[in-house]
Amino acid sequence: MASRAKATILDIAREAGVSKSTVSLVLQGSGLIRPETAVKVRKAIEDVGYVYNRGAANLRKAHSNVIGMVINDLTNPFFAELAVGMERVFQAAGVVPFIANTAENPVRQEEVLKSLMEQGVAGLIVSPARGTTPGAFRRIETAGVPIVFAMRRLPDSRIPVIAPDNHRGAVLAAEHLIRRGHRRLAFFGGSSDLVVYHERLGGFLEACETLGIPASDRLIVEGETSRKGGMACLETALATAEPPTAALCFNDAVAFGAMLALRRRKLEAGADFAVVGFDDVAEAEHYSPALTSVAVDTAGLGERAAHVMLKMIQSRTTRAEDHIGAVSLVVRESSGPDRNNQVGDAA
Amino acid sequence: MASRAKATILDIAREAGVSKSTVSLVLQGSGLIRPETAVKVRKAIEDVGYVYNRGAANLRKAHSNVIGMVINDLTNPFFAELAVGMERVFQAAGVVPFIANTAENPVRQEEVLKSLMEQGVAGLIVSPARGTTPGAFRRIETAGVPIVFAMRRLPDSRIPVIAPDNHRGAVLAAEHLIRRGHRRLAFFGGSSDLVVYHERLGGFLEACETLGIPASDRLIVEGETSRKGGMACLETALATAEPPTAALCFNDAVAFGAMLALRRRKLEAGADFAVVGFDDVAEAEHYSPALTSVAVDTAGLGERAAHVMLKMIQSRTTRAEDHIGAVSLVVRESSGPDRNNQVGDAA
DNA sequence: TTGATTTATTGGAACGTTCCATTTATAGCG
DNA sequence: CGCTATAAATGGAACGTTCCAATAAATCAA
Repeated sequence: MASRAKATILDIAREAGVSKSTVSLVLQGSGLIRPETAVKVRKAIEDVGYVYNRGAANLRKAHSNVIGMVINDLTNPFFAELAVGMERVFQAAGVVPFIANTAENPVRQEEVLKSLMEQGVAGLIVSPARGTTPGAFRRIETAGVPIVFAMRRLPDSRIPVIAPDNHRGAVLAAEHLIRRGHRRLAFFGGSSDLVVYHERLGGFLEACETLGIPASDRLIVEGETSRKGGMACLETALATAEPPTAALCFNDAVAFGAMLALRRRKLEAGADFAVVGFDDVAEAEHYSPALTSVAVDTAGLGERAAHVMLKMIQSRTTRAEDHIGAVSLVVRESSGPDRNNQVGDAA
Repeated sequence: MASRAKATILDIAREAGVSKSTVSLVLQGSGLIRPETAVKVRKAIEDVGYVYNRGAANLRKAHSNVIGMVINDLTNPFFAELAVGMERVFQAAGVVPFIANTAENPVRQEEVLKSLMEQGVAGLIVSPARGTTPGAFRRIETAGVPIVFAMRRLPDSRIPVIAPDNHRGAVLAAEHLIRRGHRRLAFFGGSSDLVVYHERLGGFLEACETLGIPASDRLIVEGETSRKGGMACLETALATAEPPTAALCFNDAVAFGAMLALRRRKLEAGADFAVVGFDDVAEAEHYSPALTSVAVDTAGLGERAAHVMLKMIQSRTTRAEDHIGAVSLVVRESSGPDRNNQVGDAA
């Protein structure tokens, strides 16, 4: 049953009594071969348990059908949702995306990119790891392989980016908190080596300026972008002389962490301290209390990124427009009014 | 800068003034070449922006360094944790795992497996999609590519399986509930087309038998293995004439759903209805109330699966022992005693 | 010195495909 | 019937590696 050596198109050719070229044509679904011949060949393929060798084919074709998705943290459901969005459109296009995880480690990322390139990918969709060096993608660019960044960007690179409107999202969220009467605001989590951090923090600060929250009433606490980081941020904030009454969090994981820390202190998010997240992962709606968050249409961004990639491959270009996705604030329970300073905007 | 056609070892050879064989040797880190020659070659490699063509190499070597991980639901954090465990050991072994998602769709799974095979993977770690047909892996087996199943198994296949002790986990959980005084128990979620379902349900039923819960006091509600499914299960259960007071859930997602449905009814998990989950995902500990769950050491199972795979590849076999991982019950807040039937075991 | 041994390097034949240029078979037409 | 036009099938030269067998250069033993 299991043939000793693996079968090649020559074995099929012999089995079916045709030439290897004919087999190749059948494999490619060419209309040039007589239907009955095709049937005969396909039967032979089945009989010998043939598996197509794409490596050999690519040697001639130089056009593979695999796309690499390099993701910095698979355990963050946010990125899993992104991946799912991309897969939907790739599947429809007959392209197989291979996902690789870098675990937020630039060295690992280097290895993963190298391996993907050696495999001959047609394109790369990357959410770069924190601390990626500016030149990390130069090799790939000069090799002419299209890249698009998803969600994150690098300080000054000309690689197209698909990302939500972080600035606007943060403005919306901060305005919401201020309208609810909060006057002492914090920004929790994230660190300044991420471009996204500056965008979100920038929106937060802009809203504060516009609506008259002085710098002395703003608290910025950097921290890990995880539950743990969020817990730490909250502790730090409450330990200050005049603690804030509300916080915009870098992302939902940080927000969940902050809410957990509140609960540990017997405080309730929403009633005692307002928390707003960013990304609106599926879990936000199901949390208790439900988390107010900036929705970024994650799967939609994934689809968009995939489309852009497909177009780049098709038109053999390495350039494309950036795409900034619309955002919206989803108000839930976690962002109640300041109890000492009630001012309308009660939704 | 970007050379027109992509560079090959011949270009490097010319650049460095050596033969292609020498370049090949350098690429493989052979000790046969003179150090200064190696340096010269490596410089040339850098200069021409060479990228190794693994497809061409595999044509001769027939031993690739990529392993495919086929996962049925990436958005379930449980599988992401599994993937992370595997990656740890593969990275150390210099192997690059490519992850592909089947979204619980056997057709998609077929495509993904085909593509991975064509890519010439050295092995496959698979968590099969629900509804996978028995013969789905025959082709791969006869091709001699090692497979290991992770977490899930197929009804009667001789492919090695790495999975937790589902039966024992369910026994532990059910015993716990019964000792807490519950007398009307339910099993929530999952469906009988999954082998895992029978294992977990079997453990539940066995514990009921042993500890004297009659069949009339047991309720089994099948359902989707998601939050949504869990919510539906709870509603169904509470609508019965004599509703249960506790439920063991097929997995944590179902448990989270059940808890959410309780909250919607202004009931509290733990106090009004006991809920136990399965898998103990990271979130379980941080939920409110914290979820009692069967811990399966997900990342550990991932590591084990990767090790088994590595060994199979090395020893060129397609056989290996099953590995059933130890489980333990982590008691938290969601599984309080039956309020009408208090009987010790208060931890 | 000569031959044997070791150390570095090299040419060439694979590997399994694709695709161009041909060849062969089939049909159409006057 | 011969001729052309069309359809179907084919051989062979790539593609970029690896690896064996062979060569060339350097070292050693006697």
